[in-house]
Amino acid sequence: MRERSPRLSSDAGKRARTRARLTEAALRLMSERGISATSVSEIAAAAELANGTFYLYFRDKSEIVAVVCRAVTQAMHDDMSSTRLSLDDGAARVAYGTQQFIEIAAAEPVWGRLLVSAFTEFEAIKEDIAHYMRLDVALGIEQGRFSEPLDEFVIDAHLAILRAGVVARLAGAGPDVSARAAEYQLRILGMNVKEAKRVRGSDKRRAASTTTSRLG
Amino acid sequence: MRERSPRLSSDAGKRARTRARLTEAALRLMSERGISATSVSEIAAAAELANGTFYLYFRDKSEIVAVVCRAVTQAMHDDMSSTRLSLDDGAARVAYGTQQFIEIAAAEPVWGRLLVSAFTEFEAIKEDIAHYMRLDVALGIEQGRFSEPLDEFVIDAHLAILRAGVVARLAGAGPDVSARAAEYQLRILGMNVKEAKRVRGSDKRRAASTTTSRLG
DNA sequence: ACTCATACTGAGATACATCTCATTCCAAGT
DNA sequence: ACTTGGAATGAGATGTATCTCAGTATGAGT
Repeated sequence: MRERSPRLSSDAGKRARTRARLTEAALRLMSERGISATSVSEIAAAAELANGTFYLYFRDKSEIVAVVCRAVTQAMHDDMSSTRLSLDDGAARVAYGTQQFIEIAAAEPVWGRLLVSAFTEFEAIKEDIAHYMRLDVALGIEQGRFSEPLDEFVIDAHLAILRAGVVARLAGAGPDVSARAAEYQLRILGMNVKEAKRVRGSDKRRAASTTTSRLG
Repeated sequence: MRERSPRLSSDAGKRARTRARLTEAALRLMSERGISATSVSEIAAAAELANGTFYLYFRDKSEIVAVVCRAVTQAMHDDMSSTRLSLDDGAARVAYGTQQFIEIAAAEPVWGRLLVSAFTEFEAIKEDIAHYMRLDVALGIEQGRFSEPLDEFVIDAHLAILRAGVVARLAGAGPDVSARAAEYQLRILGMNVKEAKRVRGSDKRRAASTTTSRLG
């Protein structure tokens, strides 16, 4: 019973802080030079910890990769979920989700670059993103907004367009890229050109959370 | 002057054969386990040569990667170029190129898997593929078949769809995937659903070159 | 038989990467 | 002052990759 008080809580605080140092260092490095090109020793060094300390917090490299990638996608979804869910039209949700995803990636390039890397080096992340896509596309279909049925390849195509949008935006393309990516997705779903342009709207700009590159 | 005759030619023949053994081993291994996961020693061993022999034929690993990837894309284009160029309609060329690319990748999975790997591990290959896409899309635009102008992001989106198609097909999806990938590209270019379906046609099946997995 | 160019060999230098573990540090509790 | 236990250390065991190079094998030409 004695472990309950200051001791444990202060230790737990320290543990959490050290762990955060590691994940933050990992995020920065993996974003800069790619996931597989980042070594455990580099992460530990960047966090000003000895090599071995890393293994007190993560079983191995793949574990921290998963943790960091998941935290980033989670943060991005949190950033956009309330507005996205306030939209009644499934097509509008699809468009908003994609535009916002790309714009957040551009505003927080550390997140964006990590995710681009994760698309090939931690493929599980795709499923996290696809999950929301499926919901929005299904809603749009139910509402009769799309002619294309929902299946795996449609989602693959959506993910591919999303990724291409993030890459282009990070490479310096203007904000029109996110609107176009959304428009292309709607066209793939069978919506005509004019309606797709209308739905993706003029400019759903990032209502940016002020937190810069910090993960919850 | 004496070096001209049988001597040099027979030596050159041997050199060429050894080099081919290396590229064939490289193609097979890199296709199976990915480009970066294949080591130079594995390639040499698979070609039944000593490690060091590799370096008598290629400066380093990146050189053989470029050679093999380029050879595969070249072979695929050769396979489809005559039919593709016989089509007058730019939209039909776009659709045919994509369907054929995906179907060849499915029929020669060794090529297909290598290219999927190359898309992320030897990015230069994208430009080789994009080159032909640009020509076909430009032709279609000139003919007034598309409403979307030609720019880099349209090509990025096309490459993304193409890649997704190959991946899906190799993962076991049916031949409808290649037709759908082509259809999605046409929709992205602004063509309406009905016309896109008409253009991509019923079934432009692979007129398969009988050579199995051999590169010129 | 001998020469000589070329092909080929394979052990080893070098460089990192992952992960372990015997040890040391440190701060709270008595 | 002393105990105690989690946090942190960092040298090293192990594995694997790239690339080199001194030396060997082969076989055509003389």
